[in-house]
Amino acid sequence: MSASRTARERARAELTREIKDEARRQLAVSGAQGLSLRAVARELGMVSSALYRYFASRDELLTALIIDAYSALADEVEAADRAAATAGFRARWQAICRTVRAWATAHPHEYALVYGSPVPGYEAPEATIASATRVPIAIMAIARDAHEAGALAAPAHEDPLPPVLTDQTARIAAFIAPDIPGHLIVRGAVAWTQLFGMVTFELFGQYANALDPADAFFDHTVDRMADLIGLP
Amino acid sequence: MSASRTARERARAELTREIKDEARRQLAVSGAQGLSLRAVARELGMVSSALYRYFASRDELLTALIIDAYSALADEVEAADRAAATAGFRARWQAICRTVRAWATAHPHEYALVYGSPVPGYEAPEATIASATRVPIAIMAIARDAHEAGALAAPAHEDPLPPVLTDQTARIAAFIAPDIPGHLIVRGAVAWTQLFGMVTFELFGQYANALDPADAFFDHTVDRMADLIGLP
DNA sequence: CGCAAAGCAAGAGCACTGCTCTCGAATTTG
DNA sequence: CAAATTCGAGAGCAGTGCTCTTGCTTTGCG
Repeated sequence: MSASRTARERARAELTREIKDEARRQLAVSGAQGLSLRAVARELGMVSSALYRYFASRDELLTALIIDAYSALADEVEAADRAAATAGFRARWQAICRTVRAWATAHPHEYALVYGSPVPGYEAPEATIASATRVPIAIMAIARDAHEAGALAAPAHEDPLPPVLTDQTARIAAFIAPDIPGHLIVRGAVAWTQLFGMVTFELFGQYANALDPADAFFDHTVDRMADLIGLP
Repeated sequence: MSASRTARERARAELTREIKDEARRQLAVSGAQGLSLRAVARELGMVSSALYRYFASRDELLTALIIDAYSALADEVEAADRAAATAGFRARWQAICRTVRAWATAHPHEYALVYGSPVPGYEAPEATIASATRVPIAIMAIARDAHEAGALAAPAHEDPLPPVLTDQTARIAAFIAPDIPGHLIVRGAVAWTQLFGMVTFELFGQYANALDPADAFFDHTVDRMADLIGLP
C-alpha cells in the first residue's frame, strides 16, 4: 500500500528534489536570469519536456525555490534565536541579525530571489506568505518577551499613533500577543526594515566605496536598533 | 562644422534617445526580464541587428537605463530638497523621503532596476556611481547644514565609534563637510538605509497584509528618523 | 569637386530559450 | 490479467541575444 505507493511516488519526490537542487546550483552560479529549464534537464540526463511533469513552468520552479529560500532562512534564524534564549533579549536580536546577514552572504542569489526585485511580472503566490513572515514574527517575539518581562526601557518619544497605524499594529499584535502596545510593534517593524535594508544595500552594492566592508556599520546599527526597541 | 557634425550625429543621438524611450516603455510594462532588443527594434521599425550600432548588448542598454533612472530620481530629490529649503531641516528630510517614495511608486520597474537585485551577473559599472550617490549626499547635506547651524538636538547615546567606522565616516565626511562628526554620518546612513528599506519592502510586497497601505508607517518612521538624526 | 573612409541598416544565420503535443513504454490500479 | 494512469523521449513552434556579411549613404580630406 504505502510501500507500493512509494514505488512511483518516491521516485517522483526524489526527482523533484533533484531538480530543485540542480536549479539551486545553477541559481548560485548565474542567478535567476540564468536559470534554464533545459540546462537543468540536461544536467539531470533527461529531456527538457520531461521536466514539465514536475514543474508546470519556469515560474513555478522559481516559486518553489522562493518558498525553500524563505524556509531555509527562517529555520536558521529561529535556531539562532533559540540558541541565544538564555543570553538575553539583546543577544537574541543580535543573533537574528547576524544570522540573516550570514545567510544572505552565503546565498546571495537566493536572497536576491526573495528580497530582490520580483522576477517576472508574477505575484508572489499565497503559499510564500507563511514562510516569509517567520523572520519578522521571530523579531516581534523578542519585543513581546521583553515587554512581558518588564525589561523594556522607556521609549524616548511616545506621541499617539495615527489611527491607521493603530489598526494595523493591533492586527499584527493579534498574531504575536494581543497586549503588545502599538508603538512597540512599530519599533519592531523599523528594526526589521533596517536589518533587511542594510543586508540588501550591502549585498547589492549601495555601500560600495563608502561603508564597505559593512561589518562595523552593521554591528553598530544593530545595537542602535536594539536601543530603539528598548532592549536591555 | 558643428552643423555638419550634427547631420549624422544628431540622428544618432535622437535614435539613441528613442531606443531608450521605447526600452523604458517596455520596462514599465514587463519589467527587466521582458526587455527584448528585438521587440524594441521592431517597435521602432528597424531590424534587430541595427540596434547593436547603438548599444553593444542588452546589458549595455540596461546600464544606460540604470544611469538614467538614478539621475531622474536624483533630479527630483534635489529639486524637492531645494523647494523645501526655507521650511527647515526636518521639512527638507520629509520632502526627500516623500519624493523617493513617490518616484518609486510611479516607476516601480525602474526602481527595481536600480535598487533591486543586480540583473545579470554583471557589476554596476563605475559610470553609475556618480548618479547613485546623489541621493545619499543630499541627505547628508541636510545633516551638515543642521549641524553647522547648531540646530541638532543632542544625541541620546554617544559611545565612541569603532575604529573602522571612524575611518569610513571620516572618508564620507570629506565629501560633504570635513567637520561633521562621525556619529552624525552614521545616523544619516541609518536614515538613508531605512528610507530605501521601507520603499523596497513596500514595493516588493513585504508589507503586504500587515503594514499595507504603508503611508502611515512611512510618515511615522520618517519622523522617527528625523528624531534619530536630531533634526529640529 | 571627387573619391576614399567611415557609418549605417538589412538580412541570414547560429545557438539557445520556454513551452506544447504526440507517441510508445512502464507502472499502478481495479 | 486488463484498463487506466503516469512517464520520458522526440519533434516542433515561436521567440531570444548576438555575429557576420553585404550593399548603401553620409562624411571629410585632398
